[in-house]
Amino acid sequence: MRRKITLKHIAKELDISISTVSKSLRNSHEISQETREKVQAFAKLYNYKPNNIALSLKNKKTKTICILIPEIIHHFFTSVISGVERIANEKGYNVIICLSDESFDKEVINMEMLANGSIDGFIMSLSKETQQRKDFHHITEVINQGMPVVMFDRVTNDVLCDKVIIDDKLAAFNATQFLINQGFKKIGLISTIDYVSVGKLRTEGYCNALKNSDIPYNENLVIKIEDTTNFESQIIELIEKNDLEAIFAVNEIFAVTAIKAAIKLGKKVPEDISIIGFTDGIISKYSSPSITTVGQNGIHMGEKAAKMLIEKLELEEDENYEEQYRTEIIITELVERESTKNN
Amino acid sequence: MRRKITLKHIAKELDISISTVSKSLRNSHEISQETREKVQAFAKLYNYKPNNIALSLKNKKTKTICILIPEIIHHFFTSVISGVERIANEKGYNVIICLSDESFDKEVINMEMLANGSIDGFIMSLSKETQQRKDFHHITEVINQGMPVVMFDRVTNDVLCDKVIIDDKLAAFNATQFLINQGFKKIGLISTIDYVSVGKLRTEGYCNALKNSDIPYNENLVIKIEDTTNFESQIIELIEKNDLEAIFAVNEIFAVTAIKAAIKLGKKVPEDISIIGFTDGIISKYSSPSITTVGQNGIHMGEKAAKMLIEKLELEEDENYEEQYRTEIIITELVERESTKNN
DNA sequence: ACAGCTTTCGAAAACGTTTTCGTGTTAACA
DNA sequence: TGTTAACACGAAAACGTTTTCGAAAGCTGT
Repeated sequence: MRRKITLKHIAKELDISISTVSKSLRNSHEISQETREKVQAFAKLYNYKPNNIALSLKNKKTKTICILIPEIIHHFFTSVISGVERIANEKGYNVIICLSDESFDKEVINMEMLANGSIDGFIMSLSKETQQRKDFHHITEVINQGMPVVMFDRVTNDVLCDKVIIDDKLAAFNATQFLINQGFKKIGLISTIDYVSVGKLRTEGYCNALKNSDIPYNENLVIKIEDTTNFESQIIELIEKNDLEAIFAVNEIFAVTAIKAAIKLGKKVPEDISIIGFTDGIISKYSSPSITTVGQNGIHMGEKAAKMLIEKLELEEDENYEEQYRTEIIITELVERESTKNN
Repeated sequence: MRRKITLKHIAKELDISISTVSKSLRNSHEISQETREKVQAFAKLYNYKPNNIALSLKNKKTKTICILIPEIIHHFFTSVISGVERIANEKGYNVIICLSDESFDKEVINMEMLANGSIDGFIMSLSKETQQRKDFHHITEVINQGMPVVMFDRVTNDVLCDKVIIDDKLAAFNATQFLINQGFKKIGLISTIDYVSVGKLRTEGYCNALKNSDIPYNENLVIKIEDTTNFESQIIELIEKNDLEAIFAVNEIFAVTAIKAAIKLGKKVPEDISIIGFTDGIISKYSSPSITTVGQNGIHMGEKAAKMLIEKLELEEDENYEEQYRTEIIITELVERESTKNN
């Protein structure tokens, strides 16, 4: 087991100085053709590769970015990761993925751990707990130290930084409007508790669409799910008691569970009840019937976030660039499938 | 924007040497109580955190491991990631996730890039292309340089290292046997092309089960899917032409597509045809009907792999430990759901 | 008063790079 | 022959740590 070879080894072996070796490998004209070739041949023979850590220390940058997300199980997040990964690799950056598990503490620990030189910047989506506590000191801290942060999807106005989001309110409005256009009035909403920012916004969009069509808001048609492990019974009850014509669910799991609930109640989808979900993931695609849903375009979101971050990183080189934060809005689209009727 | 503070800054500010600062922060008894307190107070005030890169360079280890997988979309891989993450964080390691996109080249590039000091070890699953080419020089290279590698799921006998696998052949045997026990004889198989090691093994398990029950192997009942983007028609044809009673599919997507195909043919699952899949992911769970499947216990697999890798890393400290490779087999279980009849 | 010990601290090396700034040799030129 | 310029290379600093070793100062005991 031969250990990794370093400049020092090469220098000793060829009986020249470390500087000469370094310069030869970078093809400096300071070094004679002859020496350069000798060194390069030797380096190739022993498969020399510069040590990344040493380079990072010297250059004060690691060419690594971190994407910090609440959960990896959600297909939406994995698609964002794919987008980030693609752009990052293209530009010569590594991606390190960290999970907060929806926990405030894990989010803080992860950020503090990595902020000390390990990475050049963050792309992140807030954990539920962080959104609930509204405590963002760990993020502002990192930003104050000069490390760029790009937030996506679950963001907050309390932190000044680049952001990539969708217009949740508009997307929900459009989805609900789609159902209204089909003549439905008894439209249920399956949402999350309000401190999850996107849940709140999507609920608002639903309300706005109703108001826009002069359909009175009926709180009985709305459930906000807290316990995400066992909620099918709540949905069954919702459908049964109110004899719903349609449902708008703020995520995939809620939507697919609504389908299962409807089937259990002997209802056919979409003949008896139409269902629209949020997030165009595998569940929506492979469900039977497949689910009409709001596509967030996670890949695009990840790509955009990565581009913004890397741009900021490269811009930082410039001493006199002016700090300026942008918020990009990614266009959503309604992906029509089998869980709603054709217009 | 104050930059990160270093030992040097503290030293200068307090007019003492860098060594004294370092020792004070590590509470060395070499330093007087008074000085220690002064330094620690100052460090706390300015929120000093040691620079990870410098530590990595000094200690020649990064406390970071890489999990290199073909795709992040597959639920199985994300569950493995979760397992790895959990154990790694517990032991103070960071996890960096890299994707090969099933491409040999990306696998090689990723490994070469990270092997130069960025990480302490790899946990990996082979890309399809790598399995096809049977070229593993990049892996043996890394191992020869003294970096531990743990392979999981898609492994190869051509590389000597720790491995975590399931008994694919046995699991497939059991799944097929389950169908045979229900009295079915016309059992179809939806598999992948043979160079994907697990596809091949699962096919063998299927064959063995048939042989074991004296059911002749009929190649018409078997399809091996190459193009993973558009294969539903193949499955429809398979079911229709052979009037199948049951299907064993070697992954989730194949299984759920088989269900859709059956429904399109007017067949009911499981009344008219039973279906068993492989991998207990969200698709199987949320499909209608939900899918009976072979649970690989990805989380457990990830945990095991991480434990093996970290153990090796810590053992390496010891100069005179003897190299020894293990292969751990994770127990699978058949998760019975709605796509098969009750016994 | 002096040897020897303890306490407290700093200098320097080391990890592996890159880069700046010499410096010595040689060749060319007046 | 003496001056200068070009060429080829090396020493050293720097990035931010930790750690070994040495040294100064103060104290104890005889």
